Amino acid sequence: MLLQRIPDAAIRRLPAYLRWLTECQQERVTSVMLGQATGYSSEQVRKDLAYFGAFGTRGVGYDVAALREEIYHILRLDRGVRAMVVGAGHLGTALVRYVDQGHQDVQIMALLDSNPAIIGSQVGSLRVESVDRLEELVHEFGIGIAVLTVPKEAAVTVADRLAQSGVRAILNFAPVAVCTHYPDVFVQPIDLTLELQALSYFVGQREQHTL
Amino acid sequence: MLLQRIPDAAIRRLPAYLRWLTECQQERVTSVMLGQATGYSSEQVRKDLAYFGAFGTRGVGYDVAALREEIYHILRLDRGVRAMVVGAGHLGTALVRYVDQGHQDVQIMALLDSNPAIIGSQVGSLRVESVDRLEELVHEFGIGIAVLTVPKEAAVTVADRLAQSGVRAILNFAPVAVCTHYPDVFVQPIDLTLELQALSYFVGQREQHTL
DNA sequence: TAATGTGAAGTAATTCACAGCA
DNA sequence: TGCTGTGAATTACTTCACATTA
Repeated sequence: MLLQRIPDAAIRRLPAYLRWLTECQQERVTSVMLGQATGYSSEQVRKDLAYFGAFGTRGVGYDVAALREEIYHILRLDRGVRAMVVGAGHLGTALVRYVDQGHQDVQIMALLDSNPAIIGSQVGSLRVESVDRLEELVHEFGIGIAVLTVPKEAAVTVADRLAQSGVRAILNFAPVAVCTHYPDVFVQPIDLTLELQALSYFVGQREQHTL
Repeated sequence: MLLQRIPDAAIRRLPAYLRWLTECQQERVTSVMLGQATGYSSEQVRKDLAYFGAFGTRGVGYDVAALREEIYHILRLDRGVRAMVVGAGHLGTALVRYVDQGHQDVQIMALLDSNPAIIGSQVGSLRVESVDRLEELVHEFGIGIAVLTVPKEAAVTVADRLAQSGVRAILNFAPVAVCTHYPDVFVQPIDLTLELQALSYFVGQREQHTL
C-alpha cells in the first residue's frame, strides 16, 4: 500500500464504525453494510480502513470481532485515555451524567468548577472539585483530554492552564474560539449556537427549493 | 464575480464571523482582524464573504454594522427560525437552559418528552409537553429546526415524525446515525462519545511525537 | 498606500473503476 | 463470483498572488 498521510476526516469516522461493530449481532460484515449503518459510502469505508491495513477478506468482507479490535487499537482506546470536565453548569453536569450512563472507553475522572456553592456536591459518580486543583488533578489522574464547559469569559484562561499542565486535547463547548499557544494541543470546538445559526441557512435553502 | 456553488464549509464559518462582529466594539474591521478573532486566515475570510457580494471597501476594510446585517440576512436569521427540542433528559434540559440564557436569534419554542413523570414540569421558560403533540406543535409554532436529545432507541422514529411533519433541519445528539428518507431534511449529527473517541487518537499521536 | 476581491494554483477528500484474491 | 484494496479521476476546499480601487 502506498504510504500516505491519513485524513483527519477518516479518523473522525472510525468511532462510528466502531460503535456499529460493537452493536451489530453479526460475525461478518461487508463495507456496504457498514456504510449503510453509519451513513457513509462503501468506498469511503473501505478506503478509511485500508489506510491502516488490509483487515478484510476479498469476496467475503470483514470479521466483526477482529475489525473491532483493530479500530479500538488504532484509536488507542486500549490505552484508556482519561478525561476531565471543567465547568459544572447545566451543560457540564449533563455531559458527566450522559457519559456516566454508557460504559465508556474514555472515562471522565473529575468535574471542576470555580463556584464555591457547588464545589463538593455530587454529580453522577463524581464530586465537584475546585478549579484551583486543576493542575494537581491533571497530573494525579494523567488526564489526556479536557472538556471545556465554562462561561466564555473563563474559557481562554482555563484552556491555557490545561494546555500548560499537559492536557493533549480539548473539547471546547465555550462560545469563543480557543487557540492555546501550545501547538501540540488539539482543540475541537463544538458550538451549539453556531450550529443552530448555520442550520438556519440550510432551512432557508430548502424553502427556496420547494416553494 | 464568477457565479459558483458556495461551499458548506464557508456557510459554517459565517456564524463565527457574525458573533465577533456583534461583540467587537469597533466600527471598522479588516479581514485580518476578523480572521485572527475567529481562528481562520484572512484570505479565507475574504473569500467567504465574497461568495455573497462585495461588502468591503478596498484599502479600508469592512463596516461592522453593515457586514453584521449582511451575514444576518445571508443566514436568514432575520426571518427568526424557530426550533424545538425533543427529549427533556439531562442534555435536552441543559441545552434549553443554555440557549435561554443568551438572547438567541434561533428561538426554542417547545421542549417535548415521552415520560409522563416530567411532562408539565418547567425547564427555563418552557413547560415540557408530551411528544404525542409533536406534529401539532411543529405546525402551531412553524418549527424549522429540531434538536434531538432522545435515547438512541427512539431517535430514528422521532426523526421520521419530525421530517414528515415538515421540519427542515435536525441537530441530532442521539448516538445513532439518523438519515430520514426525506432527502430535503438536513441532518447535522453531534455525537459526544464519537468526538471523545476521535480525540483519543489525536492524544496518542502527540505522545508519539514528543516522546 | 492599504486592504479588498478573485482567477489560478495547490492541497485535501471523495468517488470511480477495476485489478486481485478468497 | 463477490467483495476488498487501490491507483486514477474527480470534486471540494484553501492558499497564493496580484490586479483593483477607495
